[in-house]
Amino acid sequence: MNKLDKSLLNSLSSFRRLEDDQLREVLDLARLRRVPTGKPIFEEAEDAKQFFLLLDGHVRVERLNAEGDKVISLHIPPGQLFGIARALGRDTYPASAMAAVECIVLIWPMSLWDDFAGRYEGFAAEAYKTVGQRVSEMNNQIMELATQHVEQRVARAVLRLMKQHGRNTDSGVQIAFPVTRKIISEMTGSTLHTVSRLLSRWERQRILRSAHRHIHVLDASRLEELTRQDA
Amino acid sequence: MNKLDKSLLNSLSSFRRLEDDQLREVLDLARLRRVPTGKPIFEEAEDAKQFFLLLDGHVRVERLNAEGDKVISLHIPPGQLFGIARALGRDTYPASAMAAVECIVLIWPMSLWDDFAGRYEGFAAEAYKTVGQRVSEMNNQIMELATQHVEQRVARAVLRLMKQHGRNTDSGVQIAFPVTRKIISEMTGSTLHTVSRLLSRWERQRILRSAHRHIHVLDASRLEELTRQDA
DNA sequence: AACCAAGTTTGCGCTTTCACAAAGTTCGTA
DNA sequence: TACGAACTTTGTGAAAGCGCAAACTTGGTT
Repeated sequence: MNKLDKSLLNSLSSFRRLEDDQLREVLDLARLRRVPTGKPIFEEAEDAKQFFLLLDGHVRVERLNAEGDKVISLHIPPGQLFGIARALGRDTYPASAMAAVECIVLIWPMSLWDDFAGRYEGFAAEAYKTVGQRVSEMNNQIMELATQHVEQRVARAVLRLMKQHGRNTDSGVQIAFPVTRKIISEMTGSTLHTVSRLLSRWERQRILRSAHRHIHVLDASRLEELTRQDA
Repeated sequence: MNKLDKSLLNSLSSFRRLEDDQLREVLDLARLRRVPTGKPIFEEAEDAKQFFLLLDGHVRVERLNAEGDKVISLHIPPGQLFGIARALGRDTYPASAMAAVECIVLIWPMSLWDDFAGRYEGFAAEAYKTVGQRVSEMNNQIMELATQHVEQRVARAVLRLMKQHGRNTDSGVQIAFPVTRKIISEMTGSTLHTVSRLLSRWERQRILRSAHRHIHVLDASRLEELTRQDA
């Protein structure tokens, strides 16, 4: 656990209000786990026995409806808590969490949640802020689904991935994990066919490049334009 | 405030774990307000200076997108806390709250939130449970919008209103506040025209009755059927 | 080197649902 | 009780996007 401390100290807003020795206490109680790409970390409706912190990688949060259609509700970037059912007064996970790429996660038994919340000033507050951000995002997604056309929704989804999970390269901003047409369709309530047509067009227009399941955004401002109704 | 105590004691899950004298303390700090039908209680993005408990009536939670389209994300039944931005680590309201019918609300300054959460065992827990329920509903709405057709979404919306805000009458279950086609379209990401066609059909089929902005569900099980994809 | 699985592209017809339009109804209020 | 505002109904045409189908590309594996 020694190697982790340094990198943790800086990046983790969840723990940023903790003293160094408190942080050590917390880390000492955690278990570290590597999750390979595509594997589940937990499943919807499962007993919420643990909560997690994403150290490295990207987590995809998804649900299945009764007909078996998959819906992706959000992606989690490194540094965030997840699986925090307790913060929602729940004892099961409301959705499944999948490793969008290989992930390194810290794991605590859920029984420690109340401990942490009680003992460490600011821990709960930060957790609820995280919840608040997710609620905002869900709210936005509802608005988009309710009022926007597929093209706008896909443009927004790509932009969101870029902003939250992008890394700068010499050929534009690259989304940090593999993304297929199918996945974008599950994020936007569309079909992989329609998404394919849109991405092909945007590639022709040099708005983005996509190959090998990786997307580079070349011209974010034109993508922003496509986001608007009248475009 | 005396008259309230009795009715409150029973119904309010938010305070159900409080002792009688604690409850009195809490009530003594509240202000009571009547809000006429259609009037706002607070607006999206406003400074979250207060939080609320709905004693009587029904509150509609809505947002406007950049193009000015209204989206209704949920309705709140009597007995629930709302405007609890602090529970989401926010200092502005994430949406607007409107009186769907005349409402009676208790109001506390937001500064008391942390007080209550700290002092009254179970208050925070109940609040987070409420948040959790709303998150679940939002999740469901995202799934519906992403995967279901308009007819299914409208059927579900009517059923949800019936279950959460219905009162039994001799002519079926009546939704407890006025609901127009427009409102249903804003709940389902549809248009008032399409909703009108659906409701007319359902009325012909004796699944429901609707007049004077009031809807009675006559045959919930047939509505449930329409909820399914293959119907 | 060959093959398979996974992902992508593209065409075509069809359904759903919207947009626009216009008339009818009901409600509240002056 | 008359008027206007709000709400509803219904028709018609158009388009967005889906479903189905088939071919193609790419990457990984044996």
